[in-house]
Formats: sequence, structure tokens, C-alpha cells
Amino acid sequence: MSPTLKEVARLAGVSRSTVSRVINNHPHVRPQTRERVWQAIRKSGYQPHAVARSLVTNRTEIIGMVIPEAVTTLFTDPFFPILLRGATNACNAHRYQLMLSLFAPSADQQERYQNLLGNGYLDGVIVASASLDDSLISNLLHDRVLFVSVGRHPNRQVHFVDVDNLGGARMAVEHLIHLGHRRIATITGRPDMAAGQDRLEGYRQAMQAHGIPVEERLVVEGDFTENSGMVGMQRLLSASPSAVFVASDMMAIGALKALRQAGWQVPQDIALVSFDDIPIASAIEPALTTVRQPIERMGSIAVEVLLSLVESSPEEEAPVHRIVLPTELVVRASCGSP
Amino acid sequence: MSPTLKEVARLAGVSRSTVSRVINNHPHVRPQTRERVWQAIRKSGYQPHAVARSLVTNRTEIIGMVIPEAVTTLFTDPFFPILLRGATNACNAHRYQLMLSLFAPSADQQERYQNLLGNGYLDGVIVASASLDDSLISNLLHDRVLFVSVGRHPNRQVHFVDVDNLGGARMAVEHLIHLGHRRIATITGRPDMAAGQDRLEGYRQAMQAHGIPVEERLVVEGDFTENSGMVGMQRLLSASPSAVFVASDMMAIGALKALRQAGWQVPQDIALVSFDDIPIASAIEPALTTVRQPIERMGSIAVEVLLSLVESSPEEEAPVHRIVLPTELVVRASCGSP
DNA sequence: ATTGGTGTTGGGAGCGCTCCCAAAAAGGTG
DNA sequence: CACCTTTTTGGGAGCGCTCCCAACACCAAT
Repeated sequence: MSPTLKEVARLAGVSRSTVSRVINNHPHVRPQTRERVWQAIRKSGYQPHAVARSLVTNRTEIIGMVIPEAVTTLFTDPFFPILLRGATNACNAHRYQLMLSLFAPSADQQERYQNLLGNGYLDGVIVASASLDDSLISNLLHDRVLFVSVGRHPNRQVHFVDVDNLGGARMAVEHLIHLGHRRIATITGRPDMAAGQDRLEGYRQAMQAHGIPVEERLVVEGDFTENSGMVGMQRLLSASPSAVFVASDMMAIGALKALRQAGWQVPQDIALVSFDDIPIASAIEPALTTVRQPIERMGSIAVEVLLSLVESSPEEEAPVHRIVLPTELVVRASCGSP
Repeated sequence: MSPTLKEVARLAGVSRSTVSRVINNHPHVRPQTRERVWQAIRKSGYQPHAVARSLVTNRTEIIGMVIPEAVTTLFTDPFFPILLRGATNACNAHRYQLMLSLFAPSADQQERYQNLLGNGYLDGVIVASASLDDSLISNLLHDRVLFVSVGRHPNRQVHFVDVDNLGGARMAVEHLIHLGHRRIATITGRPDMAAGQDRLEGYRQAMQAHGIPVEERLVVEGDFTENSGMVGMQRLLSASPSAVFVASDMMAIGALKALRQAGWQVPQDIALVSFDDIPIASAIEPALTTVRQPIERMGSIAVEVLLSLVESSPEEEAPVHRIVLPTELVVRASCGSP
């Protein structure tokens, strides 16, 4: 089939070792020998056999992206694809490959985990949007797999990259307060995910900072899906809030649907602010005021961090990376800002 | 680190060969020996080292998903994530892994191609939404890489899975005709992609079948993006069509924006039918009448076909698979159907 | 000329596995 | 019980590469 090191060596009239040194850019090869070897490589169309190399270097230059399948909902939401794009870009820049893995928390999870992580194909893993109580994280820690989480994790050994969900949510709610609202409701994200918790906490902090007591009937639980936004809004209607902070754009779209059905006008009858700034947020009517988060950057930074771990010597205890990226409020029509 | 075959063999008091036979379920192992080996495997937590195995079997059980980065636009459109989900599911079922690769048609494309395909890490490749004139396909053919295209390709050696874009488009336009429309415009998809071409051809066929001549000013070119839908609609306004067939939902969202700005009501002033049925299509106002395509199935079938190629013996010339899946018209509010 | 560096090259071992072939054990038959 | 067949087991070779160590060439300095 394709030529091997040995054949290139014969072609160039040198030994396998020398060809290997040329390929891997090692010093101690005479320039003219190096040139001769390169010629042989080009002529034969030689490509190093990555699998063979990995067997000895114990590195595959492949990292995994693991998505707990519970968040399959995220597939209808562009969060995940954009994250993936960021991760891929960073991988390309470092000549690493990205292996994708959806993980159902099902009967065969254990088997799939073994299969993926145990077989030695991955140098490290990015874990996206895990639920905080997912056993995946503890498994990875136990097995000493190098990984970086997208979304914070309370365990102090976990490297993570996250956006400032708390600050972003606070900013959003404060914007509503500055517009004069006091009966501000919220539809939360999944309470088992850090983003869900933090956005709720941001809401509470903003309310408290301005001395507005939080009525518990103004807080309804969602799960980031459009449908939960619709249902949540319907439940909220009877409490007649004058504004609502919805913890994701997809839920805001659901909420808009509920409001339309109830005959409420946005922003005239109720102001709405949400979170994510996915592309559709600016395309719909009314355009959403929302908190923008740098999803793509989060993906590429997660990869950068992971690769720095992979490429550092295994024994040196690197400090734990806990990176939080800033968010930004994008004001559009849905909040009724003048 | 982790135990090897040899250690398991020692533990079970047999040879490496026997353990290997047990692992790979080969016959000719006495039941009681087999049991003893299994015990040793469980006790030691042995996991076969996939890289080492690949070196000798020449199979990695990894397939690639290649997306020409020109269609990065597809990232804001759920087409791609849903396809990916279908592909992943099929991979899981067959215990294959999926490697993701975005391919910029840039300066380093050639290098990345070599790097990805030449290094022997992939058993085969799924090519998603390639432009028809992309050199990727011809490279793959030339290098005898096993691959399946998502989206038809004219070359008769190319295995592909596609949806019936032509039939779906015809169905959509005929629906408008049955509603009494005759001045029907269209905003096309990218003319360098099969889906773009076929949806336009479906439009033409429907018009022709009903004896309605196609006015060329009623045909404007788009590229599947929301923005091109908006621009296209703006150009169409002066031709005052009574209905428009938009070749994708994302473009339809752009078109709606243009119509709102111009003060046209949908469906009262103009009927609108589009293509894809992405989740957002039913969530916006007015809900879109659109052609649903089985994206997820397309992804899993593509994988099934590819794996059948991978697992067939290399010499037997398999017949070329050219699979076309049916589409379905989903009638909602935007076409003004009674 | 001898010694000792320094730079360059070649060969062997080994990564963890599969597969082939031969040896050993087991089973059947006259 | 010897003989042949069949099943079961073990050991060696080899997949394509890297890395170590030894060998060699070359040059300057003693």
C-alpha cells in the first residue's frame, strides 16, 4: 500500500533512524542528508503512519468532545454547534483532531465510557454542559483522564472554562430595574446545571441589591427548551409581572409564543430580556434584548487549556484553570428600552 | 499503567494467544479456559489497547465527518447538528467513533486533507453538504478513500444519501398553485450545491406542469443564509408576487423580516412556503409552512452505508448506493391555507 | 600521531496486539 | 494400545514507528 519509513530510507540511501529524525525535525542531521531524505519523502508520497507512531509515543493527537446526551435539547439551540466550531478551530491550529461523543446516561453509559476513554485513543477530553451531578466528571477524575469542563464545576480539581452567567444575569435584571420595573419575573434554566443556577442567582442578587423582595411565584423553573419557556410563561401570566428575565433565548421564543396566545404585546404589556444571543434572537419580532456570551471563544479556550495540560509533563502539577469569560448586554426591542 | 495482554495471560496461566482469542471471541477455546481468562480480565480491569490493535488489523473503527467550512453558515442552521446527531447514533450502535473535521477551502486545505486522510486514522469518511465542484470529492475518489456523501453528487462512483429536494420543492409550489396563486416567486439556495439546484428545478417543474410560465424576475438567488433571504425578498417586492417559495427556513426568516419592514402581512398580502422544517419554523409568527426533510435519518443512513462499505471485503465491487429519502409538506400558517 | 570532543549515522529493541504455524492434548477407532 | 484425526494451546514474527546506544567521521588541540 502506502510507503513506509523503511522504503523511504532505502530510497534515500540512509537508515530508518535518519528518516525518522528528518520527519520529526530532530537536530544532528547534515543539511545535505536532510535534503536527500526530503526528496525521497516527496517522491514516494510518504505519509507517517499515525497509528504506528501513537503506539510508541503514547500520544494520538486526538481529543474528545463529550456531550451528555441529556442535553440533546442543545441541538436545537445553536449553543452546541458554535462551541464545536470554536473547539474545531483551536484543534486545527494545533493539528489535533476532535472526536465527538454523545453520552446517553443510559444503561450502556458505563460501557461506552470504558470504550471511549479506556481504549487509549484520546489524549484528553472536553466535557460540554454536564449536569453538576453527572457521574462522568467523577469517573474522569478517578481515572486520571485529562479533561476540561465547559461550564464551571464545584470540584476544585476540575479545570473549566465558563462565561459569567451570574454577572450577565444580574446585568440583564438591573437593566429592567433601571427601566423602572419592579415586578420582575424569571423563567430559570435547568437547576442541575451551573448555567441554570448561576443565572437564577444573578437575578436574585440584582433584585436584592435594589431592595426588591423576590416573590416566589415570580420564579418558575424551566429547562432551557422552547417548550418549557412557553409553559413557564403561561404559569407566570396570572402573577402579572411587568417584566421577565428568561434564562435562554430559546425559552424566550417559547415565552413569546405564550404571550402572543394570551394577547399580550411585547414590550408594551411586558418587557422581556433573555440570555445567549443566538443568531435567531435578532431575527425575530420583536428582536430580543439578551445577554451575549462568547460561545465560540469558550470552545477554543477549552481546547487550548486542554492541550496545555496534554503537552505539559505528566508529573508537574499544573495549577487548576478556572476561566470565566465576560458577558455583554445587547439591547434590542423586547425590553422596551427607549 | 494499564494491564496488557501479557499480564492477563500470566494471571490466567495461559498464553497471550489464548487471551486474544477470548477477547475476540474466536472459537477453539475450551469453555473452562475461557471462563478463567474472563476472570483474569475482570480482575485486572484489562482494556484492549485500541491503537496497538489497529496497527495490526489496519482498522481503527473511527470514521470521519468532513464539512467543507464554506458552509459554516450551516452552523447557525440546525441542519448540521441534527445530521451529526443521526450520524453519532448510528456510530454508537456499531461501536464506531466519529471524528469531526471542518475543512476550509483555504491555503492549507491540501495539507489538512493529507493530514486527516493520509495518516491512516480513518476507516472511512462522511462528506456533508459539499459544493458540487469541491475538489474534495475528486481527491477522495483518486485516493480510493471509502466515503459517502450527504447530498447527491453527479459522479456515478459516489455513494450518497440525499432527500428528495426536487420532489419536495415541487410539492411546496404545487400547494401554492392549488391555493390559487400564479405569480409565485422563489428565492433559491446556493446554485453550487445540489440542494440549491434541485429545489429550483422542483419549482420550475411545478410551474411548468401547471402551464404557468416562469418570469425570470420572480427568481432570485440566495445562499441559504438568513441575510440572503432578506435581501432576496427586498428585491422581489417590486415584482409583487402573490406567493413565494423560499428554499430554506433560515432564508424564510430573513424574508419575513424584509416583509415586515415593507409592511406586508403574511399570509394576507403574500403567501410563503419554505424548506427544512427546522425547530424554529413552528415557533415563530407566522408559523412556517415548509417541507420537512428527515435530516437525522440521513445522517444515520449515511453512516450505515459507509460501514457496510468498510466492512465488506476490499475487493468485491459493491454496487454504488444512491439513496433518496422522501420529504413531506407541513402546512402551517404562512401559506394562508384555509 | 594521538587523544578527545562534537556532530552524524545505523541498528536493535520494543510499543501491545493479531495471526500463523506447529506442538500438545484430547478423542475416536480398529 | 497404537494410530490417526480433531481440538486446543503456545510461541514467534511482524505491523510501522521512536528512541536509545554504540559506532563512526571529522576536526582541533595536545
